[in-house]
Amino acid sequence: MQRSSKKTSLGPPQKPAQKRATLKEVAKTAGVSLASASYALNGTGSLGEATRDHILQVADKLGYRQNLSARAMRTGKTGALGLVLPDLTNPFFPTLAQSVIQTARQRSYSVFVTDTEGSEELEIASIRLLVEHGVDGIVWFPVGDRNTAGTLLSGVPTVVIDRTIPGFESIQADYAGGGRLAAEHLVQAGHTSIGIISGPTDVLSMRQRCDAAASYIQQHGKLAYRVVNAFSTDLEPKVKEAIRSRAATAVFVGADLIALGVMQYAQSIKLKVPAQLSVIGFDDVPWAQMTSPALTTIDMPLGEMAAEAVAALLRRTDEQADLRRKIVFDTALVQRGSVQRPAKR
Amino acid sequence: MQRSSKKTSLGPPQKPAQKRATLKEVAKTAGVSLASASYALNGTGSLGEATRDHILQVADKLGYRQNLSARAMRTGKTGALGLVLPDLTNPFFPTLAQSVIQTARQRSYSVFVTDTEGSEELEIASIRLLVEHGVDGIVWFPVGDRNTAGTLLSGVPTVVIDRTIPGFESIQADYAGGGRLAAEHLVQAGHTSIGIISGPTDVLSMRQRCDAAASYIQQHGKLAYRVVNAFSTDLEPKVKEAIRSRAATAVFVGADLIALGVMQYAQSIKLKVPAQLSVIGFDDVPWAQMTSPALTTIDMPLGEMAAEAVAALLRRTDEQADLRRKIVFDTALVQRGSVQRPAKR
DNA sequence: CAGACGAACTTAAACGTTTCACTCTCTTCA
DNA sequence: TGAAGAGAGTGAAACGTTTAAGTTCGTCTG
Repeated sequence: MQRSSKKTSLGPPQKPAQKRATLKEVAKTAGVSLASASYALNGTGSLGEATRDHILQVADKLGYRQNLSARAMRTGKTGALGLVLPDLTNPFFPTLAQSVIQTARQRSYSVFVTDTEGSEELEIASIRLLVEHGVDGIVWFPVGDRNTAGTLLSGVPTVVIDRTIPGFESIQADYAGGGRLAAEHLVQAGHTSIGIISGPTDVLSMRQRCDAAASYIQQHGKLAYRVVNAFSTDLEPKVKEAIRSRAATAVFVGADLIALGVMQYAQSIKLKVPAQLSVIGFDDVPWAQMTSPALTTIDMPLGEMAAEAVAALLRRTDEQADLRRKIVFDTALVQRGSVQRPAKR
Repeated sequence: MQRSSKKTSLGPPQKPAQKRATLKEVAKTAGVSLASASYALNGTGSLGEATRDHILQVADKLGYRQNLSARAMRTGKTGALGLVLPDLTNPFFPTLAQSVIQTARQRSYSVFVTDTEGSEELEIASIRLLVEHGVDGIVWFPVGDRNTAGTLLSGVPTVVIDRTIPGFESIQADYAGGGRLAAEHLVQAGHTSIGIISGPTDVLSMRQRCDAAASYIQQHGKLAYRVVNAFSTDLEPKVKEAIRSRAATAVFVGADLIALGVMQYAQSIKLKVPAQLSVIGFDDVPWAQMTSPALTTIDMPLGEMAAEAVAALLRRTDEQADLRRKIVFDTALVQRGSVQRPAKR
C-alpha cells in the first residue's frame, strides 16, 4: 500500500468575508433600544406587535446571528454539551454518539465530542477543556471504573454511561440479564457443555455479563472453561487452546469483537460454526449481521440509553437531580446464524 | 426482540456543586490587579518571576479554570471547531471524526460534531448553530455537491472534504486514480469482461471512480454492464439481474457497503466469490477485512485527510488562505480475498 | 544630577448579550 | 378629576476576560 503523496491544484473563485451584525446594530438600524431588540428576538418582555415584527425583519435583513458566547456570559448557559468517549472507532460508539447528538439537537444543544483514546490522562485533559468551555452537561463513558476525572468537573451535571462511578447518575444496560439470556439460549438449544470467553475483567459490566452466564450454565449444565481475552479479534494462546480442545460445543463471548475473532479462528482450524461450535456474542455491533455466519448476540439499546442520558442531563437544569439514581435498560437476544443445536454424539 | 422496560434503582451518595473561581477572585486573593493575573496565566506581559509564580500558585489552589466564553468575547476566538457529517454510523465517518478530534486536541481545540442525517435542511440548521457558537473553523462533509449551506457561514473558515463546492478549499482523495487502480487490478488478474456497480451518481466523487474504471476497462477489455444502486446492501432488481446474467467474471463496486451486498447476493444464488465472481470495492471501511471472503478494495487515507483539513483550517487563522486550493490524496489498492483469476472457459 | 529608559504593575475600556429597574403615556374607574 | 394601573419602551449594569495605555519606581548614562 504505497501512498501519501499530496497534490495541490487550483479550482474556482472566492467568497467574501464579512463581520456578523451585532444586536446593537440591529437595534440602531431598527431605531429602538438594545433592550427592545433583545426582547424581540427572544420573544420575552412586553413589546408591541408592530415593533417586534419590525425588529425581527431588520434582524433578518442584516443576517443577524446571535453570539452564544456573549449570551453564555450573561446567562451562564452555553448551549453546549460534552460527550466523552474512549474510542470513536470502536463500533458501538458511533451509534451512541449519533443518538446523543440527535437528541441534543432536538433541544437546540450542540455537542463537543472527545475521544480519549482509552487513556485516563487524555480523559482528564478532555474533561478539563469541556469545563473551560462551560458545557451545560457531560455524557461520560469512562475509560474504566475508577473515578479519575470526576473531581475535575466541579458542579457540571454529568451522567455516566455503562460504568459505575460513585456519586454519578448512571445509565446502564442489564448486563447480568443479558448474560443470563445468552446462556439460556445456548442451553435451550441443547448445549450442555458451554465455554465462556470473557473480555477484559477490569470493567464491571464485563464481569457482570460473564458471571451471570457462568452461574446459569453451572446450574443447567457444565461450564467447560472460562478464559479471558483482550478486547480484540486477536486471540491469546490460552483462548485458542480452549477452543481447540473442543471441550465445549458452544461458547458465550463477552463482546462481539472477540466473538468475531473466535469465529475466524474456529474456521481457520476447520471447526465449523455453528455445526461444531455455536457462538453467541454481546453488544450487537452493526457488523454483527455481516459476518458469516451472522452472529447471534445480545443487543443493548444504545440509542435509547444515549437519549435517556441527554434527557437526564437536561432535566437537571431545572430540578435538583438525585445523583444516586441508576437507570437500567433491558437487553435482548437477537438470533442470527451462529448458534444451532449441538451435533448428536 | 422484546424490550425497553426501564428500571431505576438507588446507588451511592452525592458530590458538592460549587461555583468556579473567576480571574478576579484569583487576583484579589493574590493581592494583585486583574491584569496581572491575566498576564500570569497567559504567560504574556512583563511580570516579575516571583509575582507570576505566586499568582499561578493561588490560581491552582483556588482550582481556577478559565472561562472560554468570556475569553472568546474579548478575542473573537472560541477555541472550538465544527465538524459537519451526514451520518456518523456510516462506517467511514468515525475514522474521519476521530482524526479531526485528535488533531484538533493536539492544538487545544475542541470539536462540535454534528450529524445531519443526510438532510440538507438539518445541514443548514447545524451550520447555523455552529456559526452562532462562533466556531473558529468548520470541517464540512456536505450531503451533496450543491452549495446549500455555504452562504450561511459568513466568514467562518471552512474546509470541504470529499465533495467539490465552488469557493471552498477542498480535500479529496484521487477517486479517478482509485477507480483506475481497481480496474487495473481486475484486468491484471486476467479478467476481460468486467461489470461496474455504481453508487448514487449525484455525487461527483462516485461518478469519478466509476468513470475512470469504465474508461480503463473499455480500453483493456469489455465493459459487461454498468448499473447503479442506492448506498445500501440491499440490491435493486436490475443490479441483481446484472449479476445473475453472469455477463461479467468480475465487478468493480463503487462503495464497500454495496460490495458487501453484492457478495451476499452472489453467494445466495450460489455464485462463488471470488471463484466465479471477483469483487472489488471502494472505501476500505473497517469491516472490509471481516467479510468472507475478505474484501479487496481501494483505500483512501481518511485519517490523513481529516488531519490535513484541520491543519488547513488553523493555518487560515494566520495567513489569508487560497480558497481555490484543492488538495488531493492518493488512493491505494488493498488486496484481500475477493479477487482471483477468472476460471478457464 | 537631570533626564531617559526599562521593568513591573495597574487602570479601565471593550467584547455582545440579558434583564432589572425605571420612565412615560394612555386608559380606566371611583 | 385624579389616582391607579397597564402597556410599551429605555437605561444601564453585569457576566469574565484581554489588552492598550498609563503610572510608578529604580537604574543607567552622559
